[in-house]
Amino acid sequence: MKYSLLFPKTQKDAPRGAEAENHKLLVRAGFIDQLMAGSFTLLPLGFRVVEKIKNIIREELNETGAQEMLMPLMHPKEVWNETGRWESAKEVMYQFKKDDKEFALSFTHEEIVVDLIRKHNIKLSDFPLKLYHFSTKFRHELRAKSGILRAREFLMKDLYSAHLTQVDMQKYYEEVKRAYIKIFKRMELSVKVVEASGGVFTDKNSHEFQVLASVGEDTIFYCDKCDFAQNDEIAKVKAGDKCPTCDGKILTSKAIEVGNIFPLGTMYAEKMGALYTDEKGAQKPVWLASYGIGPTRLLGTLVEIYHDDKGIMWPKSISPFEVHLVHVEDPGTEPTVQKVYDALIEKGIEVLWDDRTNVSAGEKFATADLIGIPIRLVVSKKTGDKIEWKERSGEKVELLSFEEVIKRLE
RNA sequence: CGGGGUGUAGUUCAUCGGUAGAACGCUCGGUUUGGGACCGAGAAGUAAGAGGUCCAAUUCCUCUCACCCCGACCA
Repeated sequence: MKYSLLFPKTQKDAPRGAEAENHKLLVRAGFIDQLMAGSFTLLPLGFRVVEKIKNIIREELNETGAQEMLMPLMHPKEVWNETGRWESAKEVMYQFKKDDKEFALSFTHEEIVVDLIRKHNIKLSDFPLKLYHFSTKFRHELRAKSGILRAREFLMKDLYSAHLTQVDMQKYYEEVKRAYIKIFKRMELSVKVVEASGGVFTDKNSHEFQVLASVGEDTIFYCDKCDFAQNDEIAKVKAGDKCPTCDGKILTSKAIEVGNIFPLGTMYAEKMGALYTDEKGAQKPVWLASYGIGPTRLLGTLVEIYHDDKGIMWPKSISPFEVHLVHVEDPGTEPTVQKVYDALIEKGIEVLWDDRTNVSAGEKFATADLIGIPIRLVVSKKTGDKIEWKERSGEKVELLSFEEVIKRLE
């Protein structure tokens, strides 16, 4: 990709009033654009990052046997009335009427999934069912805040599993928990798996995946030695306590919730009549669990964790491009940089080439630092027939041959 | 929804009773290229909206709207 063709270009100023780092940097670097409070466009760069996040999630969920699909975002009132959530979740749900028919914009999909299950004549051998999709969620947050971290319209991956028994549900629940840990690890995020309440989803407790960060809105308590962690909404411990499960000490921190899993039970199936016939001919409700990850919230979280005063520093696995190619223009290097660019493309490497003319070297470097691609390659008079290699996260510059560059990238 | 803050050029801000100015960005011409270059020329604004006070309002007052922050609430 040539930078000259990329929309939009980076900008020096952060938006008026923006305080959150993810907000300032994602807007300045051209990853997102705000339409209104809590509503953002994913610009080409932001879209690329989110696609990479989605692919990591997709790979790990498919590994558990889950199948991807896509459900509608506009739902009839009737299906929500079946579980009573048209009323009980009114606060977060966008509801509207058109030609005397009432609808909701999706804030989750349990009802839709249970409707699918009951309609499709499921037999014992069909279980467990593991279905997911990536889609926009609409939630009427009382207050949108912190850039893209709390939006009213955002992207979510939601997975739903249906099981014959609680034991089977718990088994898959644990499997998804492990898959989530792997997903976040691949994005270089260290998460705490935290016990929390089920909110409007269930009266049972759930598990949240929390990234420690000062802009986070949740407060969690966790052990400095073992995996014990609780959200303060249900916490029975406080900072400084002795851990209830080991001899460690309880610490506290603000944290960003990037994922949440719910062992929902049979309530949805009972209310909606999603029943199966067991070996003895009895009608029984299926066990349901749901599992969410917010890719757009992850976009913001990653910036909160990975940035410095010059800009973003993307982890390799979700960077919009693998390398940022810069040339310091002079008549001798122009043909060379074109060759390097073509060769990188040829090797299948995702490269963003700042091909602008009439732009100083300093501006190109500043642009590269702001966008935050992990590796910067420079071709110039100074580098001669070599290529300069510099990592965004460090200061060291190395002169390598093209072959060495390719070797390192492969 | 309660409290606070901010709305002036594309963007970030200055001006604060006598109807607007800078920087960045943009356009044109030229010179530049290792850390957000330089020179020259130029385009760009019903000062968020409505009402009020005043000889006169971007400036003071009232209401509305929008955005940001704190709180309540929430995945």
